[in-house]
Amino acid sequence: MNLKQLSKRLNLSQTTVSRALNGYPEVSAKTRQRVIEMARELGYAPNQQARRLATGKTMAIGHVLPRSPNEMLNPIFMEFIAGAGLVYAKYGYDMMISVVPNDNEEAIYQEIAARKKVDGIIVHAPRKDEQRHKLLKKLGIPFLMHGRITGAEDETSWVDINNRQAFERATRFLLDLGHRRIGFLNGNEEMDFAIRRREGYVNALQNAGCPVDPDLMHSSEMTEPLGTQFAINLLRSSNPPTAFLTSSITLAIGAESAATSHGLEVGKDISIVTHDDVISFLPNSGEYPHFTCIRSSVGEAGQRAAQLLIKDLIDQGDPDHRVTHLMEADLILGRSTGPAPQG
Amino acid sequence: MNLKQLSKRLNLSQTTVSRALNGYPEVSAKTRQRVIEMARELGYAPNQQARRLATGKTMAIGHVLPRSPNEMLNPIFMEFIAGAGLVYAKYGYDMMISVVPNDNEEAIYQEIAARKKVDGIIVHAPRKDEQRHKLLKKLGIPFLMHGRITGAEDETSWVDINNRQAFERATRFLLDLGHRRIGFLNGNEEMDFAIRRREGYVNALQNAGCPVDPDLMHSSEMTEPLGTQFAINLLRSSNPPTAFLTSSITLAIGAESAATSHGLEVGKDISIVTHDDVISFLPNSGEYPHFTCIRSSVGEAGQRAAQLLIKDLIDQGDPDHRVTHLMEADLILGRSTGPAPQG
DNA sequence: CGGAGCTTTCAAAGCGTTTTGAAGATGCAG
DNA sequence: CTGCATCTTCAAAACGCTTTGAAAGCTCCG
Repeated sequence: MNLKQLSKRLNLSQTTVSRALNGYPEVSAKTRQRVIEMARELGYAPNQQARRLATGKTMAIGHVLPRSPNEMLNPIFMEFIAGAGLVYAKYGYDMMISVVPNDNEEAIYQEIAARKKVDGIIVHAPRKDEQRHKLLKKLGIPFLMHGRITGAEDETSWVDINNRQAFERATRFLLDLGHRRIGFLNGNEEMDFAIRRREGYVNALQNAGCPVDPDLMHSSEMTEPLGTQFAINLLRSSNPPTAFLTSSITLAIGAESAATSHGLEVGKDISIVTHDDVISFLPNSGEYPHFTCIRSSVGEAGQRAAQLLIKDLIDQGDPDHRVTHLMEADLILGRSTGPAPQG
Repeated sequence: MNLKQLSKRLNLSQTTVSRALNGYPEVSAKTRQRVIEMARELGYAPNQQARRLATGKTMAIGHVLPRSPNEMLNPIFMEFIAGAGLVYAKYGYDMMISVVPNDNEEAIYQEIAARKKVDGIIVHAPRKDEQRHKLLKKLGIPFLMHGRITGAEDETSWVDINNRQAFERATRFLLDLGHRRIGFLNGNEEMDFAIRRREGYVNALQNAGCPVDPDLMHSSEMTEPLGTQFAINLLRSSNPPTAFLTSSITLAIGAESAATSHGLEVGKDISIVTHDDVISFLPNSGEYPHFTCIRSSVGEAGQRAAQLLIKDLIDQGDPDHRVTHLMEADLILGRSTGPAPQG
């Protein structure tokens, strides 16, 4: 069933049928009604490819997911994408995802641009020496970053959380409870967000006149076993921490299992504060959640990002327009923290 | 840069340029060379939408991800998709993902079909009373299921693991170690895969003449806290299990933390066997992995599924052709199992 | 009743490819 | 030099829609 056949059935021109279905005003109410009914009856919907070609709009947004060197796929991606997907559905956009080895991400962007596959792109996980935004700017595709690029905050559109402040606050919270040795299990510090988090941690320590011990700091992919491993190393050391600050729930679970296997009671003998991205299958909810956390839903960030990209960048059509959104993270008290034990 | 401009620059017709780029034989070698070079130089790649319209092929595969009632997003999806994505990239296919509320999945399929958005679809997570395959068959879209549909195994194409046998084997393994009370933490038994797993568990018990106690069986979303919760309930009961069989690594982590907090040493006082989908951020690898497991990579399943869908269903073009692939799961010995303690 | 001013409808041109059917070169035998 | 087969190349149609510019059908007033 295509437009031609449908209009023949209705004894109308393709123009009129098309306009009736797309809500143009120059169609009489009865005609529109008739068209809509017949279209529903025959299950007609315009061929997406033809429409794309005719309008020059693809109604699709692209996401490029690089697999990190160790084949690790970030669960945060998925949660973000799920959020964004809801907004895409709302506005009739499709979501196109490319999974690529980390090294030829650039080629993918080139191709997407040349073939005009999408109307906009969301760029994930900016790194330390981020370059993708330059390429995309050159290619002229509207794009929005999930996370800021240090040094280029004013050149791109982004949605981000206030990582530095959140981690500073969390660290201060632990300091206020009397903890002086706080193990820090961070994400991969090749990533921009992880750098900011470390800065927050270090700032809080320095402001409190607390020494900054590099031995207490760890940076790696955020997996549970790696969390366990580093936490165990620390607990076995001669001068173990009384608290952990972790960059993800998975790391926190790792730290907890390390502590427990060391015979420590979490929330009493040792405290844990974690960042909580609100990953759906790693819930940390309820009125009194398991982990004390700095919480900021990455699914919400995805929704926000999608909304801004579509409405403020694509629909606006101004290639120089910028839009940013900084999300604050709440510090939520859970059962994993308490005053530092008196040594 | 489009075909018209490119061919003008080359003093050739669009036909010839198109043929040169698409590898048709009726173009002289020198001409082809000249065309290819110029195309590269000018960064030309055919507009995807135009090509789709002209060829009638979208070169895209669709995935519909339903959010379950409690907003839970299955991490297994992501791993599967990542695997499939690699194969799509290899064959020049795009991956289109729709995130939808659980209830209007059907409408999405209708629309995808009517608008001709994709060449094929992969259907995730068949349920107990699965109906989607009937709709898709009616719509005439090539599709492949990730997981079988009980009672319709012969009507659809699918890629699946031998769930029943794997869980039977795992249970027998625990029985052989002397365990008689085995707690079973299963996934949501609205799902086909979970039903098969329970059958495997029950079969093994019955074959061994071991009583089947419904109190030992639990079915829920596969999250860590739910695993902890049910494991704790069991351990507190008057007749606690000496082993757990779990349907996912997250449930196993939950069970482990429950056991540990009960003062039990995993692998000695209590055994845990889990299914391991090989989720990248929940690694359970190494020569002597943390959990004894039945392992089957869902990422590999994704690759397989993509390959079969493209090569055997779409390329073949025969709507009645069926293809299936059953993956066996290895039972891998880890550190979480040991002989049943003598009571 | 004629025509201005609306409303409603239409035929045809585009969007950028691929593909069809035909024509223009080229080569070689006669 | 002609004629025929073989390579190359081409102009134009097709894909299914949206959109432009024009025409047809009304209404209403002088």
